[in-house]
Amino acid sequence: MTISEENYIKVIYHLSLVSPKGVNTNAIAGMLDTKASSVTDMMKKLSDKDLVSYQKYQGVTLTEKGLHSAKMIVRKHRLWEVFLVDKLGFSWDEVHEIAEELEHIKSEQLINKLDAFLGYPAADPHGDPIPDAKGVIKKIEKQLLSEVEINASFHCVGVKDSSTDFLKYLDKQKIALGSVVKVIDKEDFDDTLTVEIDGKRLTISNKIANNLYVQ
Amino acid sequence: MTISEENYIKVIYHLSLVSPKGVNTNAIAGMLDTKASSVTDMMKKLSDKDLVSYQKYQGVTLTEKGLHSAKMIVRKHRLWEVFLVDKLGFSWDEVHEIAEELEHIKSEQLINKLDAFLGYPAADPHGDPIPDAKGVIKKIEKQLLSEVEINASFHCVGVKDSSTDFLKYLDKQKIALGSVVKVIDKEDFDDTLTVEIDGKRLTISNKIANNLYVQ
DNA sequence: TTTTATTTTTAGTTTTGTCTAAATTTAATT
DNA sequence: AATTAAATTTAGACAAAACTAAAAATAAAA
Ligand SMILES: [Mn+2]
Ligand SMILES: [Mn+2]
Ligand SMILES: [Mn+2]
Ligand SMILES: [Mn+2]
Repeated sequence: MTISEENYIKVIYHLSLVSPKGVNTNAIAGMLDTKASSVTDMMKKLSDKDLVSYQKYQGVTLTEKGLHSAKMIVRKHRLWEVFLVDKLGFSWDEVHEIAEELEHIKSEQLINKLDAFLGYPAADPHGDPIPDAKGVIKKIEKQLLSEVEINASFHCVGVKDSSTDFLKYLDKQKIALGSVVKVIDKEDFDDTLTVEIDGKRLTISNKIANNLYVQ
Repeated sequence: MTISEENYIKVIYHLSLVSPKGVNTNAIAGMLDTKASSVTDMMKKLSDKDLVSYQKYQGVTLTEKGLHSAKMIVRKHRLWEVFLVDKLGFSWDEVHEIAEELEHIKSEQLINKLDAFLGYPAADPHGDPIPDAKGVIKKIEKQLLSEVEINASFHCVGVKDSSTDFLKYLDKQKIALGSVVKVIDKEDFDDTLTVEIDGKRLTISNKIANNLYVQ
């Protein structure tokens, strides 16, 4: 499998979680910053290799084989992110790009040894679960902060949007995974929240609350 | 710079250490397991990018810029090898292939943080020196075991040949970097050595002694 | 110094992954 | 149901990196 093929498979995997019936050509092109015609070409190749099932105009889904490959790439991506943050001291907004390259290093032994070295982490620095060596993903129980009842206490377990901008906003507000959050009040008009994070009171827009997972 | 370009630059660097006047097309082809005609094509491209100076039929040398790039690739290769051995527990004969891929990950910050994490090692698992962030290589004093006087004590500091076969032979004989070696006797006929390694007596062919560096 | 052998380069293809522009299919609107 | 719009695919082209076969240059041998 080439790096390009792996990038396609991974994108199809992520899009499948949202649209399991089939992923559109255009959606894939958008994620990979390429053109729809290039996607069509690649779908034929991946279909020949039995990694996706594809009928033209109908979108694609991953085959068993493709799904497993995708999970292994995601596993590598997330384990490398843990390494970069926990061992090398990168901050959580700096690691995605580098992991995007590291995820393509081809050695099962490497990734399993890395997993052990890191202490078999369950989640990456953004709270996303790490598939085990067999591809099994332990689902992490979580709710969006925007959908949680008032006056209960939670702690942050992940982010939905892991863009640099959002992560840096969270850093600025001293919100990190593990922070304790209590929703004090919700504004009816625009769903703005008043919250207490690690004891400190804060006002948070719905857009923020909608991208923060708590448990 | 593409992965392929980087592999060429690195090979030219290694060959330059032996033939500094200019590296042949065929030698490069041999190292990269490709054809001479492919090398010629690539030399034109690298020359256009001012990484090598090339006149046809006359061989190539690295430019200032090419030399620096080469050292950075070697730096990455060797640091990753240290990581694989020291942190992940790979043995020294397993790491070359994986480092061959890892050396192409493009992030200066990554490699400098890795360097710090590893404690700024001076040499890789095979005793080869690691260029610093500026490309400076501290030369390691060393002699081949085959060229050392009799009855003096040394310790192993590196291997010339780092093929799996040779490294596994050394493992079998319990010879590692750091081992204390004393040459007891040298056979006139074929230069076979009788040595004491960490106190244990051993007979060693000239081919072996010719690939083991001591200090 | 010719002749022969070796090395290196050129010319012409191939494969992978991309692109643009045009054609086709499906979806959405009148 | 017919028309328009949007999404998708085809056709044809290109750049990167490789190959084979043939030509040219250099080195070695007679
Ligand atoms: Mn990637
Ligand atoms: Mn992540
Ligand atoms: Mn390499
Ligand atoms: Mn090495």
